[in-house]
Amino acid sequence: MQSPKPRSPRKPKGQGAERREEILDAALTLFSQKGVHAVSTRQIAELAGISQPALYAYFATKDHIAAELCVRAFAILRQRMSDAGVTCQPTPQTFERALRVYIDFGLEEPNAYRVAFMLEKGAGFIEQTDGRPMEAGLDVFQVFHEIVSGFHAQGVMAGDDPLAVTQSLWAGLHGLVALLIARADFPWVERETLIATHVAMLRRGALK
Amino acid sequence: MQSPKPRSPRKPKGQGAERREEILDAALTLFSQKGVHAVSTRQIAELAGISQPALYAYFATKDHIAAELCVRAFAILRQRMSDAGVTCQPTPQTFERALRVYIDFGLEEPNAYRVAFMLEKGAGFIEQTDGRPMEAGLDVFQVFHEIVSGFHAQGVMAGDDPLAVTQSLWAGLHGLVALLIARADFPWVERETLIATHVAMLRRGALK
DNA sequence: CGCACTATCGATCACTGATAACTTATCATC
DNA sequence: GATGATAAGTTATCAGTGATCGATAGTGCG
Repeated sequence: MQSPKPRSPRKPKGQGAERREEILDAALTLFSQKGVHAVSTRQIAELAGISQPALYAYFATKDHIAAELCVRAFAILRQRMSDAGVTCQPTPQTFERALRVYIDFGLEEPNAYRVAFMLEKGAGFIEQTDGRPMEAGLDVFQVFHEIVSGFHAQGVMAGDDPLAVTQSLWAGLHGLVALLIARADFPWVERETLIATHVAMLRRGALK
Repeated sequence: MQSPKPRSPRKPKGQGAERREEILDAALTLFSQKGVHAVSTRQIAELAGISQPALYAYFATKDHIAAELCVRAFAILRQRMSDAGVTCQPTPQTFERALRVYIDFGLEEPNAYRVAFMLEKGAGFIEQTDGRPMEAGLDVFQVFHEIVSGFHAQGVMAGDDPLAVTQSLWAGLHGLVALLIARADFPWVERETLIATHVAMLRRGALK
């Protein structure tokens, strides 16, 4: 009976940080396909080529995996917003383009966006991950606020409280992205038409 | 040893539809406190005073409980929007007031709003519940669209696609409500200032 | 060789949503 | 009152989940 236990093939190829990346790759693939909640740690582990408990050598919880992906996605958004803001002449066209950077990101990375801004609280996500996705989101907001403030300095913004206008604009952008993500099967008008209408509406409402 | 089995106290008080309401009350309470995802069927059953499997005599799945709450929330919002729309003269003031009806509902009934508009998809929620929350949401949107169309008929709306403008306005409203609910600890400006700024921005963007 | 350390695994825990089979309360009918 | 049918609730159980624990294979070093 003491057969030499046909040991499952160990896969020690991942040395140090490589395994971590493999796990993140597997998780991102699965999250994108099925949504964060519908993916189990065993599925992630299988795709990564390791056992399920091995995940916990690299991430404290499943939420931490999602949080890591989220933070990385937001770094991308922050960079894009920053790039769009630097070369930003205070014209209505550049204003609309800055708004579109945000919308495009949300629609391109719906999972990251969901994790950052649409996940229910109380589910322990924000808390368990030390609010790191939240901080990453705040970074993006800060960049956005600087862009809006640039327009405000030129005297072209409506309203006299630039922070309030920034938050209001952000809310306006978030609403469109969040609804398009969460209610994708709603009978929306053609997407480009809707985005153009929305961006134009926000521009008219925010600029003099 | 064949002690007469200290039978757990049966609780047959719920006759027919009463139990259903008790379950919904318990579920709404728990969902509000901890979020839909963090509440288990056993917790709902305990608060409702029945065993966990007894839930399934009234609801096919846990998602169906949330769906029922969702539909009811939509019905309340629909009624309020309808009431506000009937007496609506096409002035900027009444326009802003109509927008505030939506925002006020969301902030007064954050739990209902969360269940209605902020539940995560991908967990099979909309699908498993035969799209009933979706239909209820369409009802609300229809009322909102009629109000906006009323303004459009007066020739005071910007843009030439009233449906696109309606969807855009809805997105703008949803964004503010959703963010105020989901990120209550964000460093927002004073709430009334933010709402006033937002409503004014949407009004300027939507009306000529 | 022997030792320590790291990376990994099998087994397992408490809990989840859901189902099956059984028991009990109620009620119309004899 | 006794009877069978039905509705309602129960216990017991299932497969699957996230997470933990102790044991072990592999590696580097003396």
